[in-house]
Amino acid sequence: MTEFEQLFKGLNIVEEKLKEHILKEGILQTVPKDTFIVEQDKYIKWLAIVISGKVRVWQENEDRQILLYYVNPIQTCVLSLSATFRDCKSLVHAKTEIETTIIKIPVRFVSEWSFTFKSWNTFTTNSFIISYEDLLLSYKDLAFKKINERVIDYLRSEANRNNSSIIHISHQQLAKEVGTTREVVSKILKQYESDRIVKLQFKKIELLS
Amino acid sequence: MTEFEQLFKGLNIVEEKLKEHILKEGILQTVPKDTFIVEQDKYIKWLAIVISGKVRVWQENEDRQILLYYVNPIQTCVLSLSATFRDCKSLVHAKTEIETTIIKIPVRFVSEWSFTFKSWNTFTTNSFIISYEDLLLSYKDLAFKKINERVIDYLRSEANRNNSSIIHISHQQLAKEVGTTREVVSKILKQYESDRIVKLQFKKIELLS
DNA sequence: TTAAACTTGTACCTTTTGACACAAGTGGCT
DNA sequence: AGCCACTTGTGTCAAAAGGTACAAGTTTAA
Repeated sequence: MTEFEQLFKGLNIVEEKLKEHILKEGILQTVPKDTFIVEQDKYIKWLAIVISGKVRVWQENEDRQILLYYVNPIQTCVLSLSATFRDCKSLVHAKTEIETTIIKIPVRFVSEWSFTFKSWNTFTTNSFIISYEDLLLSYKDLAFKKINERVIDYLRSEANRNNSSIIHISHQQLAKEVGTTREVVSKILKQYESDRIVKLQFKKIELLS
Repeated sequence: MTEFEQLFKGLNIVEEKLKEHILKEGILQTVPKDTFIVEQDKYIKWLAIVISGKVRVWQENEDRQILLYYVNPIQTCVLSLSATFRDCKSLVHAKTEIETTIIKIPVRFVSEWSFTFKSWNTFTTNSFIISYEDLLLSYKDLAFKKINERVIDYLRSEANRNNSSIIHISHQQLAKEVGTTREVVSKILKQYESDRIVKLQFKKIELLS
């Protein structure tokens, strides 16, 4: 199955006309690890749909970062879609975490097709809904949860995402994900370890419960 | 001009067929002050578009709240639209702050029309975009700004919204808006007062700069 | 006009989070 | 083995934020 066929299948695209458009306008691209797909405050010219690989989306300040979400193949394949409907700057950064294959659609078609083709409309709408709800949950967590909870939540969701109770990450990186500092993370992890909730190894965190 | 005509004008609805649908399915309602439009964890059956008045949208925990946004007449007229495309529970609360006139559309039409009528499509899409970007900015503020900054930001945006440098609000209410406690707000405001940035009166805060 | 309810100001203390500093551990690499 | 860069552990301190308590001011309404 070609990447385009995977895309059609993943998004339930049945309209032949739309398939033709996508084949004509979409650009298949394999991007190496650690490449920026979108940069904060830069203009967005493409909508990138991830076919395989993994993309990290975050916001940053001068000195601090906070993870927004990861973009995984097909099922969660929207990258700051909101920015594509208007000619505006990206509010986020997005970078590949591993080698990633994407299909890029020029932004002007994204909104055009969303009115012309039912399946594209469903795709864009659903993407918005999911992203919005996701963000709403993150917002609530940020507002109401303490950092130690957010750390363990992060670890659990990573474990889930990778289907493994071992998370390979340094304390520094973890600190960036949840928007705090390395020392705070080290202390929180030590606490969880003494509570037998995690086991710590070099650049490895194992979830015990 | 009737409320429906205001709606058509505000959303640039030109399709006669869509106007007919809205007149047929939409319900005009005037809601008194302090009435819930949407409740967290309850199912959403209607999309409410504000014609006049003011609606506050927030999230809450057991003991704490945090403001998400206000819904003002027409120009910002979307209420948790994301929830209307699927039969799902609301993640937020929404309550009128003053007497408010709304037009309610049953949720099943909201997504249906968004594919049938260009102007409705634009309306729903734009609502998503604006809400999403808004939330993203709030998220960033929450992640990176200290509470005293968020307090002054809140005051400035209120001043803007109401076109007045005097904000009528109690410290307790202000604390709820920004997700903290009354004492913290009192101390922050006193600090800003001694810095000649605000002037405090009973249930009134005047912005000086 | 007086009591009750609510609002504001603050002192004191605790907890949470962050900053700095440094020791110790780990994993290559030569 | 020895060196280097990076990672982890932790103690100390400071700042930010929250909790408790109470005094004093304001509004409302009986």
